[in-house]
Amino acid sequence: MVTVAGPLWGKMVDMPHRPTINDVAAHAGVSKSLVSLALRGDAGVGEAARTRILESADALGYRSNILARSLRQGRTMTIGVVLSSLTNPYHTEVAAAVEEAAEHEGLSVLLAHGTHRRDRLDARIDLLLDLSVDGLVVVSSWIGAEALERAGRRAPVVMVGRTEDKVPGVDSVNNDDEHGASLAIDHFLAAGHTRIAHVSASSRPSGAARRRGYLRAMDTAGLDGNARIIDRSTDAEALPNQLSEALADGFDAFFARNDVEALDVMAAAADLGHEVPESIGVIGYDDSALARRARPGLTSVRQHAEVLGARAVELLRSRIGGRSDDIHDVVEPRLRVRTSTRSPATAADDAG
Amino acid sequence: MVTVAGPLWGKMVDMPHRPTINDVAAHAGVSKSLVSLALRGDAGVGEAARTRILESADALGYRSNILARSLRQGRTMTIGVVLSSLTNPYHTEVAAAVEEAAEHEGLSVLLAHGTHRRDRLDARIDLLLDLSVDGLVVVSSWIGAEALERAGRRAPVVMVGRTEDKVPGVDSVNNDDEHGASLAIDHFLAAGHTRIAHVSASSRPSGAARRRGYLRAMDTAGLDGNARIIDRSTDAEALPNQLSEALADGFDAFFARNDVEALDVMAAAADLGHEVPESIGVIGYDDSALARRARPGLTSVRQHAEVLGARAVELLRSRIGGRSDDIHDVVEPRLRVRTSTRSPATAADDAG
DNA sequence: CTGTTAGCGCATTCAT
DNA sequence: ATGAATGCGCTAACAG
Repeated sequence: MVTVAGPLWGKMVDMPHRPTINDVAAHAGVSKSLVSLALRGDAGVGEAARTRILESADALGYRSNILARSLRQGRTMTIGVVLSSLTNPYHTEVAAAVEEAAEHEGLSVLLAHGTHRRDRLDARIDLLLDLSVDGLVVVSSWIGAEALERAGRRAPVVMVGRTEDKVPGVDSVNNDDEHGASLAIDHFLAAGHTRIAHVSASSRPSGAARRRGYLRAMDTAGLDGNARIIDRSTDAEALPNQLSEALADGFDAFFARNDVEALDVMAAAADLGHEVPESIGVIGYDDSALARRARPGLTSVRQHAEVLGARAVELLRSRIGGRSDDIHDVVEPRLRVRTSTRSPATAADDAG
Repeated sequence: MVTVAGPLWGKMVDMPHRPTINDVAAHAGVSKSLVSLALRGDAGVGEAARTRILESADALGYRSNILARSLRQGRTMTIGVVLSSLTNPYHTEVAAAVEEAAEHEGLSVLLAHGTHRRDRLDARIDLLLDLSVDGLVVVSSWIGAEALERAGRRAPVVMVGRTEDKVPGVDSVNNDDEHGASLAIDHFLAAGHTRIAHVSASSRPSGAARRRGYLRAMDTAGLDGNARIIDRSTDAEALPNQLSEALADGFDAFFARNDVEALDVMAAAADLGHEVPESIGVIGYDDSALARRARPGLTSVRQHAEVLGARAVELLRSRIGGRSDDIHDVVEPRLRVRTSTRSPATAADDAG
């Protein structure tokens, strides 16, 4: 009746008693074992008993206690997704894709968000594992390899979008960042651009790979002398200055590490009075909702978040099914051309 | 050693055995009760035993099983957040704010995403409640009042951003949508606009309230004859046509239901060759990251996601602390003026 | 005071 | 179709 006054977070005792399997058993006049069997559709339950039990359960509003069941079974039919960002559409699109795929398998998804703080991310992973999720999808490159390896020993773990290091015991699904970057550069080249800069605020693995891809593509095109990287990692506010410097130096094409940064470039360019794509071209990465919504529409390297998410769930399933060798899947990115870049044809016309 | 081959999702048995309290007890040569007491810092544990136990726990890498503990205590130090959208920045900003506030209370946050499907949202709510979260924050107006009321009987529940109906037993935190709408309209009026349309794809409670606010403000200004609502609920693709019609009819100011729709308006306007803010003005709602990042910067009604999230956690805490009366908090919105609208001063200059 | 035993919380599962 | 055992940790009652 009265609520216990814990220091801050006490257990509430004034919540109505939740019916347990015992209540149902008593109500139906059978043993709780039989209730358990009946509720889970076991064949060896008499018709009469079955209906009586179902009615009782319904009448009492019984729902089995997941904690108790999970404790016993060591299985929850739930998978966890750990995110380091809720604000990057690409991350949330992957999460949504995982959820969609999981739903088809009859699995529920729990999300945990850890900001970019390693300690919090680690704590979230532990929380989900402690809750006995049947598998874990990690959409973050901020988590330490050790933490991932430890997690991988407790449950199947798939990391999405973490390139570079392969963590033993942990599967991964990635897009080919280097190749994706070269798609962007090649598109610029085809449109006649030669002064192509790369904009990146991050040296996270995927960012580093895209940068490598950029440098390699420039190199291949014989433009390595023209390469410039606009590094925003130290001061994100510096972009307008960095951009106007680059523009002054003749750069007219900007390949950004992701869509968010590409929009920053477009915004800064607009503030500087430059027209996209007439004056400069911009390409992003991820092809998230941001790219579709932007004006002009942002040309972007598509990572196929839906594919990545679905594949992650597949990997979890096969791992749960007993696979013991690690799988590292690579999904080929594709360029989604919109209007933030001149088309190759137009460039040819201009040139001709 | 061998993995059980369940139909699809079987229990993996090749995961290493996780040390239990019994293992620690055996290792330290004491009873498991003493281990429990020692680990939780109980005073009545001898110094010698305490250190031995802590060492053993450490050596074995023991972590208490949350499921077992929660089952026993009925408390998890975890709160759940249910979202119907991962793609609307406002929603995720509220979630992040809840997380931040929860962290200060020593609480972990689990997120669940249910799309806009009622059945899935309901299932997620049940899942979180089954996991014995200590409280639930619902950031969705798509959940039925009955489901919320039921949830409110199981655990403290706060809904954020759901206006209209007050659900008995459930607290709420809202911004004043009608007032927020009037802030937008008044800003347009001050800038000299009189042909102000409202763009909305939703008649969800908050959308309806903003619409009412719009109509009332127009009415107050004696412009009720000029009111027009561009309804996108039936066909989101129709916006370009609807917009060009409105423009043809002389409308030059558009108040959108939220930032996402405001950006749609800006994009469509750009496609139609209209300049913002020179040719038309646009105001959004939420003042999410989208508004900051847009170019021109989007003038938007600020909901204060951080405040809403923090307040939600406060309400949960006081409810857990024993409060039994419902609280419905209202946070006053404010207009964040950016460059998608002409300034009142400019308008005066134009007029003079 | 220090530490132990027994039993609980709830559902599943095995042997009867 | 059932009682007992099980999973793991917490806690009231009790013994040294």
